[in-house]
Amino acid sequence: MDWEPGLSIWKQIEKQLLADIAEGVFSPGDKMPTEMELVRRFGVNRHTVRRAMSALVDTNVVRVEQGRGAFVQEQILDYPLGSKTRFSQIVSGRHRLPDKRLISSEVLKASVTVAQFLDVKPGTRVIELFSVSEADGVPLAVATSYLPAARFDGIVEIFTETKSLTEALKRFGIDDYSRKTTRISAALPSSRVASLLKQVKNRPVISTESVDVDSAGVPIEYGVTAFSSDRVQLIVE
Amino acid sequence: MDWEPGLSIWKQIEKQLLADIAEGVFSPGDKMPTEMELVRRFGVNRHTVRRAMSALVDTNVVRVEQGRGAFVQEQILDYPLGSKTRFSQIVSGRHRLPDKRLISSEVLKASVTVAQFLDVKPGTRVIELFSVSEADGVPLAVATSYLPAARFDGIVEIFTETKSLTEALKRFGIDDYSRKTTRISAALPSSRVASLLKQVKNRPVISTESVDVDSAGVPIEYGVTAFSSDRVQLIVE
DNA sequence: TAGAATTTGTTCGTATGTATG
DNA sequence: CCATACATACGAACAAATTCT
Repeated sequence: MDWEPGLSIWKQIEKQLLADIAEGVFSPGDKMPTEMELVRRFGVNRHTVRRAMSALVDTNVVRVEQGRGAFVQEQILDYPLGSKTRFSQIVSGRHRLPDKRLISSEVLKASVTVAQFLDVKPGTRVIELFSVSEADGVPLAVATSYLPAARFDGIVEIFTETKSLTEALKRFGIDDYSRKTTRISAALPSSRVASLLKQVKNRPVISTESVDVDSAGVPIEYGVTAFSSDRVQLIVE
Repeated sequence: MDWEPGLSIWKQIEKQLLADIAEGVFSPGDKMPTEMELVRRFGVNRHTVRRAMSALVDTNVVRVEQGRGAFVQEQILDYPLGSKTRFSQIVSGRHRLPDKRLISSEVLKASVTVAQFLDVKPGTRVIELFSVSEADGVPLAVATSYLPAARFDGIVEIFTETKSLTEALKRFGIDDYSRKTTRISAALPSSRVASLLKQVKNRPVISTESVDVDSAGVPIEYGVTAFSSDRVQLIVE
């Protein structure tokens, strides 16, 4: 590589890497070359490469993980927390293709916690849905949802078919439902969740606990969701 | 320890540990005895102890960290995210003593990000406040706030004295301000933040970015806050 | 900063008591 | 009485994360 005079070398390297990313040489989520590889490619000192990378980190273009490498930052999805926000609407509103895959489902007896949120007696039969939400094939969140089994018998099949909880609920006469409360925390994912999110175990997730109610205010769904903190940001207006 | 017939051993151990915590033998934040110590104390197999601990984890009484031990869960503060929520009100409303300590302050030129949120030109002089918020002496959050220096000259002294941003702003004629937007993410804390929060580096924090505006809608403060995810939960209604 | 020691997490296997049909 | 299923309890070994030296 030959250097233009007048512009510092690290800025030229930054520009070149930015161009590589823009052209798709490195795609969002991809691992960037190691510092040593870049040293060889550009024929400069490691410090110079690091100066360029640091600029890319500051502008949020790449993210560096100690001991693992640098990665092209995925486009962070702003997820507004309103009473009527729907996953598929948010994602498709950003011109990305939403998908919600059911991983497993089960009918079981409500634990004390679940019963409390759904406002039913502990031991009542509930449907547990475990699903992954994706945008353009990239997993954004994994969710565990609980619905009263008596009211929503057969919802699993409809959910699998339509890939949308909103759609499935419509078949049960629920045209309108809304978010009652959301509790937000942060945690490290379990191995299972990390693997479904295709992320490392020690990158944190944003964890939410929420209750949806129908138009009469009756709880219809209680869910715990883990959002990849590298790919989603929650917004409260 | 002698076992009552009719109740499984692990449930009796759970009950005993719960009593210990209730009596203050182990206080919130304290480290519980190791599994091996409990094995010796109760004279049972490690699995049996683990079964009891797992029940306490499920009911959110203790929290277990691999390689470190089990800890009595601190009382988690619910922090509602409304447009007018104030830290001191929330904390004292829970009958805990709020305190906000200024760690450092500086006047510097606004970066592109800060300028954008405060709706000023990059390079405009802004005041940077770095503070720790505590309840009953336990740190809950560390915040970095930016305010336009021209409008709030001398606010540092008032803030130091009153320990409240709301109070300090009143002296500048701002009786009413409100939260415009809050962006929520999760991250691992820097060493500095972890140490100020008195928590380990690899427990995640809830990270928020927010803008406060005066009654005319003019931005007066932009802030980045890191909440200890073990001690605070954000609530959206 | 490299390795040992400590502590929790997971997965085998074995045995026993209890409820069900 | 027997077969089966399930929860409980113990034992051993190894994996993974953290802390100590």
